[in-house]
Amino acid sequence: MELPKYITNNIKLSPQKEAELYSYFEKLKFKKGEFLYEQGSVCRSIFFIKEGLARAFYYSDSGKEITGWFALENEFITAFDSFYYKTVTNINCELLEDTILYALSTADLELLLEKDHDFAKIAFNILSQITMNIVEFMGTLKFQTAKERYLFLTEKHPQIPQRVTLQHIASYLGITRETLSRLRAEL
Amino acid sequence: MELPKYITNNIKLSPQKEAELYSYFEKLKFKKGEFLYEQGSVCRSIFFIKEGLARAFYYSDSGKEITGWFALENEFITAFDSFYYKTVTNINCELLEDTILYALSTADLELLLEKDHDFAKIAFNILSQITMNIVEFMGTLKFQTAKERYLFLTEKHPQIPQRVTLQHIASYLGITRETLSRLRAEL
DNA sequence: GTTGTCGTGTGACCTATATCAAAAAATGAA
DNA sequence: TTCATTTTTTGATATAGGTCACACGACAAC
Repeated sequence: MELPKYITNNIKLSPQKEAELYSYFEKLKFKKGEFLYEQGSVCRSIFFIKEGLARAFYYSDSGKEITGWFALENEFITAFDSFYYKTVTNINCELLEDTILYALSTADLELLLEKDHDFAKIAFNILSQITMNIVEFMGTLKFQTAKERYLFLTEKHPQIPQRVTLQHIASYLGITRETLSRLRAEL
Repeated sequence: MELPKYITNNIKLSPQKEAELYSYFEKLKFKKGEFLYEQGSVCRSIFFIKEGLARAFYYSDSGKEITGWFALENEFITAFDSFYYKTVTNINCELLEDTILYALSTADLELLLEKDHDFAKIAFNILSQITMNIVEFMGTLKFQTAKERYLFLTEKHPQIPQRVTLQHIASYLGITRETLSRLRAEL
């Protein structure tokens, strides 16, 4: 495997250390429709997507699926509070395509943090990216019209409307599929 | 100063190191209404609130204030993407009460990360808390009725409705003050 | 082929919430 | 205290978007 440069930036690892770092990541393959973690369980890994696409969502009180964010190639995804505190999550993470990813378990992250100063810095960078992805998707969601939010998404993440069904996009935007359908008809 | 135990958990620092750690934090006092950072500038610090209350918000295209999240005592707040990448932010952070806080600059955080393994672990814990605060406030905002969202907020963060004006709560919930006022009249 | 499933589109109707406007209440300064 | 400013409430009306119901097209399985 290879972590993107934004993670190892400024941190020079000897070949042995690099090999050791990568040995903590487990390569996994999933089929479209499978889950990385589900509500009611503890999310025990951080996932780095090599190929494919994941969606994090939860159910509202009224039972509707609400998509919180997506993660694409070269991005990390996890239920961070669950991962960190080892508590039960209420988030589900579904793969929307056949996906290849690298998983880093809580235990191994803790090892990385403890074992070596450079590894701890890398752990910090990984968490930075997770935070960034969440902040990114959170932005500009409230208080605009549905059309504005849709246009913002297509502009900022053009890949997503191409690879994700309209239902999931609608649930991310906080509107119904019907409204999204009508809204697209107007464009 | 003293950082909360959730930050220094499991990390034993000698008194000298602890003193060194705290020397990186600068104690600052702000008056109600002042800003920690503003859109169009780079956010150059992580702020740890000792006493007081801050609100992070941005302006929608139509010029409305949209509150993203709040930070109370013993919590951290920053515009993380701006802080980390040293880019211009579009977020404003306003103090809603007279506030005493400790600021850690980007440069000093980088120093902490580099200088010492234990300090790097502490930096990781700080970032964990920032992430947690954001994730926390993001949850359960889409696709519920305004009343459900308000009740969720009052239950999860009862301090906030007590200390924050209705306008700011409304802008956090993504509704107008009028709607929030009517909704409260019904309860 | 036929059938089933899944994603999307369209129509009719309804309700939650926005908007505009203006009156009360609360807060703070002189 | 009094006056000015800010915040909250209330009312009347308009609208974005929800709900329900059903039709259409694309695939996959048989």
